[in-house]
Amino acid sequence: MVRYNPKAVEPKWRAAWDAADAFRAETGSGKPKYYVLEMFPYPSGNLHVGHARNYAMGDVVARYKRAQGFNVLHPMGWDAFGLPAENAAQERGVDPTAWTLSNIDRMRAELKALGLSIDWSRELATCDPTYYGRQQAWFLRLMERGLVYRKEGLVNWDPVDMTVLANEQVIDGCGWRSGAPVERRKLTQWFLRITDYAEDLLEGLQSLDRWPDKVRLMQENWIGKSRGLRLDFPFAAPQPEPAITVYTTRPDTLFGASFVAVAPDHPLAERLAASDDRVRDFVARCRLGGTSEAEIESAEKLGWDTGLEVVHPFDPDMRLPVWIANFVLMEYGTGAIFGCPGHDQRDLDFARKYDLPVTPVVLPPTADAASFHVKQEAYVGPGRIFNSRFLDGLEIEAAKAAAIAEVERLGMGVGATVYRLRDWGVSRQRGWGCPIPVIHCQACGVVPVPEDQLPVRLPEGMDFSRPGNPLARDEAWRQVSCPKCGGAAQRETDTLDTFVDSSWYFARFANPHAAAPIDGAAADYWLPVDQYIGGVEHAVLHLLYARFVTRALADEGMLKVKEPFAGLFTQGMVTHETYRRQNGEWVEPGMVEIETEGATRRARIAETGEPVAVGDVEKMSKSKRNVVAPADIAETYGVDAARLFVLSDSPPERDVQWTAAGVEGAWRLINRIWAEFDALGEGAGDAAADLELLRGTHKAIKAVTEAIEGFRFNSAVARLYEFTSVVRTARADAAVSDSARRTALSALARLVAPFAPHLAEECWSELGESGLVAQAAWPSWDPALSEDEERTLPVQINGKRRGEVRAPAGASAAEVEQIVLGDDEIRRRLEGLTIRKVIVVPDRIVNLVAG
RNA sequence: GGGGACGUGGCGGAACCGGUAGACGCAGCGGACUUAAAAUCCGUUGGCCUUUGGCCGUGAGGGUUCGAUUCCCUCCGUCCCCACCA
Repeated sequence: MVRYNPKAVEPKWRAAWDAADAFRAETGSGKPKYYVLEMFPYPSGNLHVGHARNYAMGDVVARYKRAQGFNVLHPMGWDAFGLPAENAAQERGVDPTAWTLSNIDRMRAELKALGLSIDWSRELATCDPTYYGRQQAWFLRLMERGLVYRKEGLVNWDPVDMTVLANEQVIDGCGWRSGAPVERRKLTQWFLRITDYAEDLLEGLQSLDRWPDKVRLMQENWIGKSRGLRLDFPFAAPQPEPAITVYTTRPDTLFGASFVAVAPDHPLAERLAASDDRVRDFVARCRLGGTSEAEIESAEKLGWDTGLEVVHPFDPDMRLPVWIANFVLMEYGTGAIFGCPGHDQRDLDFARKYDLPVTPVVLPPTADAASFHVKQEAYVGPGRIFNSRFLDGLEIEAAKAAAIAEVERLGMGVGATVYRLRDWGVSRQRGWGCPIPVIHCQACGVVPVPEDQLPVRLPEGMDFSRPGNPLARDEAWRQVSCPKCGGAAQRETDTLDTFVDSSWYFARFANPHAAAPIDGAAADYWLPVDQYIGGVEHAVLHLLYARFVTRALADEGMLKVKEPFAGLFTQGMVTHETYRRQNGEWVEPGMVEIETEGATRRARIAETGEPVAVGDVEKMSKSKRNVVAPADIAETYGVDAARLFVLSDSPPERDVQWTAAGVEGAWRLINRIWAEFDALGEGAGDAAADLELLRGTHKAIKAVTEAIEGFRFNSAVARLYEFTSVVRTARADAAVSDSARRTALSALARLVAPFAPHLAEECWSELGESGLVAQAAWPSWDPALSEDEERTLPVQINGKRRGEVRAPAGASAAEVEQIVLGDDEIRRRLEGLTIRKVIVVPDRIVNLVAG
């Protein structure tokens, strides 16, 4: 027997695929198209097994669909702008372009070594001017459409990364990347009008039936649609403005209003602050508080009584005081609320602190109107309205409708839908990004860079030695003449958020060499992506932006689809145990030797024998040093073993724990499979044994096919183990004919191909098959052979298993009943009992109800 | 505070539409081969009992059903998302 040697076999087949150009996708072909895409990586320089799992999943789908006869597009690119390059530039003085491109070279080689069936002719990198230049082109077209605007406003400023963050990038009040507490700063920023598409983005979720419910729900919550009422509270005494406009989702509780409050950055508060130092101090104090979970939980309600009064819209005699309150947010609704302490906990906390009246207006179903009081907890449950004149007696929903109708009749407000979603701030004060292609001219204002002057390239040799934006201090780059008037002008120095780069790359893959940003015909052919695969951490950010940009480009006539990703799969991460020395230092798994003694495991450093503590299983990270590189595994077991293992054991959507024992298991399977192909040409042939092997083969084809279709790759691998055993047992125990074995092995090679493609090619060639298994058709199964002819049916008596009978497949209930009642064992069990009911589930189970 | 998911052997997990719970792998145990070890192969492995048989068992408790890991209710635990969003 020849031991399988991946180090020799694997490169040979990768060369064969290259020579045959086996994975090139031809746009337009007689075959149905299938576009499978994994979220493109950031070229950090290191490929770890987490990447390997992600791309292996996509590769299983790609290879399977190709075998099924689809014209498959499976491309790869690089999300190449981003902070790590700038950090490297700052720390080591390297050029970010050179650093990024060399990382790409290294990672491309590592990815290629995984044997992925990728069409490398379509490779793209977002830091390439041929890519970001096209991005600038469509950005300017969206600008013409009015989807791009500048505004001055409070922005989330990351003091460590020295840039602005989108709301989506602020997590618990800290920068998503730096983890530093975010500051609020006033800056003029570029925005994309994603809110124009709020309703469409929400509605579109309905059609995404091949997306995880979880992701759709997260996007739904993020868009955060709420129906309510926008209404005016006129000032009791004349003010520069006539009224305060508030937004509420509880118009039914209007008669419970006891104050009106505005946000500290509301125009009214700012006006008052301008003329009153005490107000200015109060507003400043409101801005101090952090936004972390703990701080919000314990944050004290702060209020400032302005002394102003407004009139209740339903009764000119009712006056409400106007407060400035720290818990009112300028960004949501109108930045002003009416407080109804009886039925809102925050309003109640505020009212108790500042001694404002609490009037309950919703009566719980079981409560009594005379005795019901709100104490320390606001009542937010169902009930009937009381203390509310014309609304009295109505249920909450009916009261909302009646109140809205009345406000509208009075002309004091209008029913309104509000979204939590805010416009997408895309300005970043960074050098390593796509320049925003506009020029600021004193005379002409903001002037778009003419299309024939695109791309606006980043300058060579940017100076990253100091923090801040190198573009802003590169005068040679910045000073230009105005395209309109020819006068002196300056380039915009902000660059685009990297999420803009990743919001359309899937469309560029349709034809990455086109002169236009998007080759319409190619995109119409390939889009939408049939199967998109990536981490759930992108559930709102990337996936929402991509859906928005796709819509905007569709409205611009550049795309035909509205939804970029028809199918989405969110895969889990690869985790690993962590190891620490006594002094707390993390130790790499490669240096650790594990010793098992009975049920206990001991870990120590292999070279020195120093014991190390085995810590938690965690996401692979450089800081904990628990990263495993595919290259190290390939050295010992080959990449097929690594691919096989990361897909086995755990369901793809869940995390999988990398273990040395697990890879060894996969390695054993590879050798077992190879051993079968290495033992051809034996066996004389026995009809019964041949038929059994044939049945095993068809069962396996069916099981593996269905598991792949259902994204249950772990189950698919389990079925491969099983089928391998079937083939081996048939050879060892029975006289199986050579032709029956060849049929089984031909199927096995093709079933293995999506998971361990190099092994499959070697097996295919050993069988003497012509061509590549990568281009062979997927095996099909015969339903007559994938099911047993005779079934063993368990027989239950009163729900307890009491025996079993054998019956032909598809036997009717009556036939099965006859068999069961004729069975000696069952008859013995039924002695002294009367059968009351017989339930037969054909081909499944029999249950006798007897007493 | 709001929303969601999950909980099955020593471990990762399987069980498709309510129909034999524990597939497959890891670890363990026993054996074969070997001078020996590794590798490989074969067998075995949920718990308990009075063991040709029986009882219990899918976080806990209840319910629906001939039948529940699966559906419903309550509780406990873990994880994820959102969050002073009116």
